[in-house]
Amino acid sequence: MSSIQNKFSSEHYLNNPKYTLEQFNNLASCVTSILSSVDVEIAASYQYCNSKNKSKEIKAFAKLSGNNWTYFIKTLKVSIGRNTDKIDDVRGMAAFDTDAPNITTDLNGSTIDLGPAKTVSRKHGIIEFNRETGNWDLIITGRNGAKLNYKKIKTHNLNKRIPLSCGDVIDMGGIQMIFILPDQMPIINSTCLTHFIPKLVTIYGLNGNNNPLIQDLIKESSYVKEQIKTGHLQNIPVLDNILLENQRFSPIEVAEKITEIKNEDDQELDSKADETIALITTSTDPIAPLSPEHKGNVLEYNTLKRNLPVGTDRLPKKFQISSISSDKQYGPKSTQVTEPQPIVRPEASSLHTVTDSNKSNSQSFSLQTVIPPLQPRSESLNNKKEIRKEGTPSDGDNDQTAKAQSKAPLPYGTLITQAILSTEVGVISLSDIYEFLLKNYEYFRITTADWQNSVRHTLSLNSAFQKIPKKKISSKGKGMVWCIDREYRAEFLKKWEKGYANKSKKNAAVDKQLLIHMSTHKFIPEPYDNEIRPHEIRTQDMSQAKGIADEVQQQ
DNA sequence: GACCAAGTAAACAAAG
DNA sequence: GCTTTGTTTACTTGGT
Ligand SMILES: [Mg+2]
Repeated sequence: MSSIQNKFSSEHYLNNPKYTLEQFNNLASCVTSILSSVDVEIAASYQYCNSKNKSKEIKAFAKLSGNNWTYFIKTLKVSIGRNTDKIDDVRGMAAFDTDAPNITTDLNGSTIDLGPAKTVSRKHGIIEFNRETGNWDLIITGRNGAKLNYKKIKTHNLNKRIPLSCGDVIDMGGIQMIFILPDQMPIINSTCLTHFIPKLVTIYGLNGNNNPLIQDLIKESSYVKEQIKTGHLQNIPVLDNILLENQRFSPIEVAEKITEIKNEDDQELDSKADETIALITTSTDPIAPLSPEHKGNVLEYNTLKRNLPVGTDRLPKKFQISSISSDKQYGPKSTQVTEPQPIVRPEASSLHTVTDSNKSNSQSFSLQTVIPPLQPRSESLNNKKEIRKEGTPSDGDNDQTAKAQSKAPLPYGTLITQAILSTEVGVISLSDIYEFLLKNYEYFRITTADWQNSVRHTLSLNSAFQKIPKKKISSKGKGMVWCIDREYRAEFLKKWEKGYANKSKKNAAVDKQLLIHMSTHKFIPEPYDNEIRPHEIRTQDMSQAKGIADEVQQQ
């Protein structure tokens, strides 16, 4: 089951000759256009607005794009954070000129301003080139939460280096950004894809922007399969055509082969220090549909290859420092024309070599390994008492500007009760609770908090919630579901009849919702009978519980 | 300060 | 071997 899910990544389409680099790039462009952001306009979307990127060719090490802005990374280190508290401060300024070389050689690098979004820390994170690994690393320094490819970066990984890959999606306080290296195929992570597919379908249609790669990803997605199953999508002629055209390759089948090939390639790369640098070429419309010939004028990478002296790549730190400090190490080995420096070792001088063919510059780095700045105590200015905006479930977005809210809109007990009562039978699986919350409350969609943990914690701890085996009516009846505890329900109804359910003190969060339900439905669904259940084992001590369970079994 | 409800973080384990 | 689901403990916060 889950193994299929994991193969659902653009990576597994990588070496299929059927798909072109352009298609991968186009996928990345489409994904970029649907990245989520916050409601307020952020400085970056003004300063690095896509429509202002007039230039055809921009020389950069890498780029970081939000849904409507693109920042070209021309320094070895880029800080990301909230530098602006009022967008007007930024509006008054001229947008940054992406054409300018803008090379910063000092260790502070440059900054991307995600302000005034309050969900972003002042120093939220850093993207920095790692001289030892040749990678670009992400370092999260802020405490407002961040995700990499939809996975929360846990607090114990704060201030640690996390290697980035081309196509990775970073989330800082609800602002998603995609990281792109010029010489590499962007690989969209599988988790990301499952999130993006519905939106891709909505925006670009089932023919996936006329991009066969996207079409296949859509076709293989559990989202579309589910839509078909539930009848929301009865007929997909486009997909059928694709199926006919490409009978030879099922993406899943191809996946198998590709992983093998990929492994081989990796090894090869290790020994062969052959690196590339690229000029990033932009077009005015980065997501124009691909023409049938797949000649999309998408963002395009013109890569120039060049051989590096073997083995200078992963040398011990000390050696590397001395080697870098001598400019010659990087001087073109051969006498080829305007040869840019390999991207793996981005250096100010290299960019200069590109721009003005005489290298000069010197400047270079002081070569101590760059240590991420210490976290200077995050801002605790705004969190005195937070009044949570209440929300009611049902349709769409009930949750108003839940922006920088640090707490769920309602107590978890209330929310879970809502989820349970939203079903006909008053029984719901954990994953459906998640879906309910995501569907009905924006907070859960944008937060980086580990709210699923809180949900599970609440379910476990709160005696109002009871776990019962899923009924095996519909064949696939494994697992457990949650409902309102029998006794709890009975107690509540007693109170209700006597008219004092409303002033219950102990589990007000749950009762509050039960009360609402009573007023509208006049009843609370009772958990169905789950036959032969060994009397509740609710022991703190699990070893003891096990003992009892064993006894029961022996009977 | 004691107490409580609620929430966060995380360790751990069983199930799938 | 991985993710999901569930249980539990420790600790924090805000309110009474
Ligand atoms: Mg419970």
